[in-house]
Amino acid sequence: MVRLVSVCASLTDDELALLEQLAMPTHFASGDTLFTQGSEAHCVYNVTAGVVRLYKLLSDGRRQVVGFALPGDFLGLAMRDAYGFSADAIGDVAVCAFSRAAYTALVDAKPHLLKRLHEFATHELTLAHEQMMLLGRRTAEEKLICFLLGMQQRWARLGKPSVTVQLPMTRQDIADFLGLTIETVSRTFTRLAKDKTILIVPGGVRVMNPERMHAVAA
Amino acid sequence: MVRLVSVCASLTDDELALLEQLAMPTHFASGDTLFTQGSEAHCVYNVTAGVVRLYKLLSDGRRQVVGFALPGDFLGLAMRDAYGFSADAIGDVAVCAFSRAAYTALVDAKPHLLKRLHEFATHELTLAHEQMMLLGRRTAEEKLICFLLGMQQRWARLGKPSVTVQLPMTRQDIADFLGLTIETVSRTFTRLAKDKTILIVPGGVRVMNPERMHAVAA
DNA sequence: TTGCCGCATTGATCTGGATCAAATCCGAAG
DNA sequence: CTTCGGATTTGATCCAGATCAATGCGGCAA
Repeated sequence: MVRLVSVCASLTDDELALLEQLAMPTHFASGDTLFTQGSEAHCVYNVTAGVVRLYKLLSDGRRQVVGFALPGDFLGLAMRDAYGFSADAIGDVAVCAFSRAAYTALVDAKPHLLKRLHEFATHELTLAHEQMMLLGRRTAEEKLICFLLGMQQRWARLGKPSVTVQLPMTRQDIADFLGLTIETVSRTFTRLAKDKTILIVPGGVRVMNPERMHAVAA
Repeated sequence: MVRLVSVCASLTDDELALLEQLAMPTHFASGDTLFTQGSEAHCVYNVTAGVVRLYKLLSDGRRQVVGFALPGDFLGLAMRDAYGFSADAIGDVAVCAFSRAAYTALVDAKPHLLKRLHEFATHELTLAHEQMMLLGRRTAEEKLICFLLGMQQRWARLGKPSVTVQLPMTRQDIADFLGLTIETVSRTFTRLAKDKTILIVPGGVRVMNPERMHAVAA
């Protein structure tokens, strides 16, 4: 099993061994659904490879992407009876799944682990607050630049630092994450490329003018 | 000390006694600042009376209110070195403050409490996801209706169920929470009042047509 | 009672991003 | 290689909500 990036860094070897016993390695193909908003929450997941789209739907079909989970990220922490959002695979995805019972037992037995999960949850909350600022108060161009810098930073923390930001999700996913339409996202990309702020490459974007981008994200 | 509403429900009496020793009861007058975004995080707070405005600022002055803390709510959980947002009192506020050291020690010693705090954090995260949906994908009228129903529900859980929703915050606060301007908030209130969906009363709003409001919030 | 002063409301106009409508691109299947 | 279908880009127009600009309305101090 790949060592879990975010949660298990502080565990002892025997705790890690216990965790391995409880983890069910699973993989999903592009577009597969991990779980659906409102369905009974059976499992918690730790992403080990690939990217997962997390989103909420309104009854009339409007969609808000609440996040993209990268390797190391945990899904389903805010578990009650039912999942609060849907999750599906963007490209092939590998996860470690933990049954709710296994998760609960583990958390009760290992305060270390609970503390780590709590830190993870509060970090997620901080990111959610930043996303609220972005959704409520930023312009389309600012939204897109913040998104690109955020993705670059997240890939960098996972050991993939690069001026080329991989964007495996569709333009529609990005639009639904930023509270924009696909047309506005496309036009804004085009404008940033004309500016020489970015260069659009297959599967992503190359950052050409990080100074300007950081100034805008301010 | 008022029994802490949200965090201590599951504590034993001796744990509660320990908590009381560590809590520093403090109060703030209207407009006072509890803490500022970016300043060193010294304390965690549990609100015992009044309402606290939580917000982030952009360098050019744009503001996003990320939440309103009511009695029972915890502030500063997502504590790193520095607070991630500012907090100030709307009307008079009473809190129990815990120093960072006291908080950390308590959490390490009492897994019960940590579990409770973690549940609180994941609930906050769920609310944050709902707020993202609202900010990114809802119209001005939907935003306002969801806000009113949300406040009504929160007051109800605190034992103050009423068709009259208390709104101690200003129109500007509401606008900055919903990602709108003060003018749009004011006009939308007026329109809902003309509809007989609500009745505007001093310090709040009376819900006149809950069916329609719940249908819109869907 | 009067005069502020900070909210809040209302009106007129503007505009960023949405919507409607074609192209164009591009990878996978045949 | 060609064809097809979804993703993306681009263009024209529209409109919800922003912006600009008064005006109204208490509460409170002198």
